[in-house]
Amino acid sequence: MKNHENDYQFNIDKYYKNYLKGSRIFNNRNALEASYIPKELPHRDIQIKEIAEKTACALLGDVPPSFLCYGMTGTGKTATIRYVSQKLAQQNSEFNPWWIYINCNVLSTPYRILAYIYNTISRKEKIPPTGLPKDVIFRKLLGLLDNRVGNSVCFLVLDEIDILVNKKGGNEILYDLTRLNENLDISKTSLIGISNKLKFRENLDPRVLSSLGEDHIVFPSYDASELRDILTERAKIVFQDEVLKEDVIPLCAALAAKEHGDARKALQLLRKAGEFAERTQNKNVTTQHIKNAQKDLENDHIVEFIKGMPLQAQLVLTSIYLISKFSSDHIIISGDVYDVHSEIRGLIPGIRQLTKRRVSDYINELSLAGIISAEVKSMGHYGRTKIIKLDIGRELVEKVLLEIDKIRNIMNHKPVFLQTDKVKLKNHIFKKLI
DNA sequence: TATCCACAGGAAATCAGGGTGT
DNA sequence: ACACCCTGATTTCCTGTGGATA
Repeated sequence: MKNHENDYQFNIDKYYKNYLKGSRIFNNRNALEASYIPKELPHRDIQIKEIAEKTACALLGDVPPSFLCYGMTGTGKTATIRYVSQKLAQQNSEFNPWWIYINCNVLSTPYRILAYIYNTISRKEKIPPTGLPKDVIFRKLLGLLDNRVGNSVCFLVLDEIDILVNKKGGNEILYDLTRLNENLDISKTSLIGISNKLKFRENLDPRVLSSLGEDHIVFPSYDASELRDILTERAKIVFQDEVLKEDVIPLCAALAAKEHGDARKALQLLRKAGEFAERTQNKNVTTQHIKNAQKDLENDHIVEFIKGMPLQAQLVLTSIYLISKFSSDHIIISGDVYDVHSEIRGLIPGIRQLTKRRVSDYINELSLAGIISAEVKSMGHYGRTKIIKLDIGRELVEKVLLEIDKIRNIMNHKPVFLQTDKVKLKNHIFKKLI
């Protein structure tokens, strides 16, 4: 065992030495992080101007209007807001405004949002992560705002606000936040909502819509040439001189432009390509690196997503995988997925039986994530069901699932359920119907 | 043409687990 | 110890339904 290990031993000292000796690709890779705010935001002048106009009165201590920002992912909504807030802070007004940035995807409940707002403002007393009634926190928050924020303005930026709206209690908390001002004596608040879905307003409480939805700023998607500008600017900071081959940025921009002009994606692509070049000790980043990066990036997202799912969801995916693996001619339908799930969950200690209803929800989630596609179809006398297809390679699914401890051992379990005559017959009939 | 299967999927209830103040 | 709070996952209960079959 020991000798065997030595054959493959990784020489870490040598590796680091080589690394330091080798040609450098990055100059400042932090500039590719999502939190990085560039000095200039190309092609966002209109939006910057609009936001500046709306927020300027905060410098005089007046209440700015609440508004919404729309745009697809990677159109610079968050970056622009942060950029403007930075500039505003540099004006040294006597009413220096506060900015509280909330991502509703991370802080996903009314309680946590209130607690977060309170805790970022409060110096000493903190709200515990759970336990208190919401209205108590709300009242405490009002007192705190008047105390600490004084006669300044507090901007509450709610990123991914659509997620909040579609949850129970989401509209209530928004309503409460919109009318904070009515309950405040000297301080003022202003809401800024950020969303990538235009449709979410339909679910918005009319009372909230009237104050928040009146005004909105649209962030159009970038086209390829705009993306080129963004990438060129950023590359100057991120990479060493002369590292990028000249056709790299156009390709990167073109690929991202296909994806509704997602700048975030373009930047991720660039980083990944840089890392490829670095790892293989290349002097330059080439278009081939970009192409590799693209493949890798897609898989990364999927892998990350699957690993982050709850175990039960992973088991539902495992069920789908097993059906597709052990009877490749099998049509995957929701009922069978349920039965296979019931079977394999018995193999893992401590995993409880789910209802069909729940499994159905997990199937929908997998479908929403783009891992599978599920189409409801009526089979006439054989009832309604979902026809499920794996949308990503089975090898990839296998690779990820094998990395999950509790699932690894059942990856070769051939479901008994699939071998029953009843199921085989049904599958036979279904194949003719499709 | 009426029937009827095997689910879909919405709404509300329940449970357990993390807390609180009194 | 007690009554109560918030959340997330799940169950319970439910109504709806497209189209092959009798």
